[in-house]
Formats: sequence, structure tokens, C-alpha cells
Amino acid sequence: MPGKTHTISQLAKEFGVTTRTIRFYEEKGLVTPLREGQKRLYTNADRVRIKLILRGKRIGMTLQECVEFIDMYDPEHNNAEQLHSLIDNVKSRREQLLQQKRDIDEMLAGLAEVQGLCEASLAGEQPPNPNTNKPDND
Amino acid sequence: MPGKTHTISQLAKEFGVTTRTIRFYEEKGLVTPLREGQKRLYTNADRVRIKLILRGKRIGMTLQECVEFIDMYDPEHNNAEQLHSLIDNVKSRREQLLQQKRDIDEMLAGLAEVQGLCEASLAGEQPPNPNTNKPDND
DNA sequence: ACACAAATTAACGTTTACGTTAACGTAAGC
DNA sequence: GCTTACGTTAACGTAAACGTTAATTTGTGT
Repeated sequence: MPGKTHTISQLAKEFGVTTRTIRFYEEKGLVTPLREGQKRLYTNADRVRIKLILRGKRIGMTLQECVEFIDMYDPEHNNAEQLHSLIDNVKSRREQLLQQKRDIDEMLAGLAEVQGLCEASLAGEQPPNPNTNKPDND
Repeated sequence: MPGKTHTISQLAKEFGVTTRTIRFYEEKGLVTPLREGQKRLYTNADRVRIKLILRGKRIGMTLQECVEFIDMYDPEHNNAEQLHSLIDNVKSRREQLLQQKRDIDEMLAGLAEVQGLCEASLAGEQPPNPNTNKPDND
């Protein structure tokens, strides 16, 4: 008993994607909703998978990477070898995520700088000369 | 006098990309290196542009978005209207970056959980039952 | 019974970001 | 003088992630 299920358009609306997108994920094997005749029925687990996919996409992961990420949660990894490789995977993922955070922080700093220049330029009179503030050298 | 310049393969090696990639960025107008006859000469400013492009890509920006980002630093925006729209742009960019940071933090939390399960499973005897820890419901 | 919204499959089109030859010029080292 | 490494343009190929018709089918209200 899958509890409450959702239609494709419910989920599409909830997540701000098209139904085509969700069906595309199914084509790629990312979700496998139940069927009631022709109609797709999405369990809450399906919903969460889609949520995780979209979260991954927001930070630039490919769909394949999203799947790999989600699959880490699955109990398919029983023997020690697979567990070790999974842990390695987790570690490199973490490195990558931490790098992304550094990148984002640098960008945020850059944005703050730009915003400061803009506001100063709007407030004061001197036309801005951002060249001295441009990222030129290391 | 552009100071020290770099060849395409120097930069390719430094950034871990192919020369094709750098030439592709030129095709798209993202960098415009000097020429010495047929050869491309990259100034340090070019180098930094490429660096910023690759940084943007790491967090999932398209090349076009990277350009828009970099262009915020440029002194092309003189009148008030453009400055205001630039500030708006900066603000929405920041929102997006902050969302990405949240996404990353959630993923890091997920990874920590997975790693914990793995290590527990390797240490102890009980086969893991990650179902109770899987992201099932809200 | 009939309209109409919402679901379905199927297939082709599009954009992005390069990879991959091909075919050739140039400069350095031996 | 010959190889080897590195440079060039030009053009075609490709994988990812959908968008976009098109041509039905199904479900719901009246």
C-alpha cells in the first residue's frame, strides 16, 4: 500500500517542471512510478527522488550524477568491497561539494564588491572606475 | 605592453582543460587573446577570465551565465538605469548562490549519514538496514 | 451522450559544451 | 635534414536534458 500517491501534473506543479521532464526522468530510469492502467502514480518515495534530482541539478550535477548520489542511500551495497568503494565515492563527493562551497563564497564576495561599487556610484558623483577593482592578477 | 603572456597549452595545463576547450571559449567570445602571427598570446587578464569561467562552471553555471557574471565587473554600466538593473542582477544571483549553498549543505549531511552507515556496517556484524534512514517522507 | 480537460506514447528538434579527426605550419633539438 | 612537439583552422560528431508537436486515450462533469 503506497499510501497517498500523486499524479504527474501534481508533481510537475509542485516542483515547477513540466510533465515532459518527469516522464523524461522515467525514460532514463530515474523514477519508476506505479501504474493504474495508463496513468502514472507517484508514491512519496518517487516524490523524494525527484526532489533529490532537482536539488542535484541546482548545483550542476548531471542526471547520472544525481542517480549515483541517490543510489548511495540504497541498500544494494552489502559486501565490504562495495562499501569501501562507496565510502571513497562519498569522500570525493564531499571534496567536490566543499570546493563548490568555496567557489560560491568567492562569487558572493565578488558580488558584494560589485554591489558596493554600484551603490557608491549611484550615491556619489564620480563615475566609477572599476578597473582598479577588477580581478586582474592573482 | 601586456606583461608576461602565456601560450594556450600553458593555460590548458594549468587549469586541467584541453586546448580545444580554450579555443572553444574564444569561438564563443569569452576570451580574445592577442595574436603573434597565428599564435595566441594570453595575458594575465585572459588567464583570470578563464579562471572565473571554470569557477562558474564548477557550480553549474552555463558559459553564458559565466560571461554575465564576469561582465558585472566591467565598466560598461555607467548610467543609473543600468546600475539599478545590475544591482537587481547581483541580488538574484546572490539568492541563487545561497540556495546552492543550502543544497550543498543538505547533500553533505546526506553524505555524512551514508558514510556513518557504511562504517557501522563494516565495523559491526548486522547487515545495515538503511531503509529506516532513507529519505522517504518529508 | 458529449464536451473538454488531462493523461498517454512516439518521434523529431534544440542548445550547450566540448571531443575528434583532418590537414597543415613552425620552432627546437640532435 | 629529420623528427618531435606544439601550434593553427575547419568541420563534423556527441551526450545531456529536455522542448515541441502530433496523434490518441481516459476521466469528469452535466
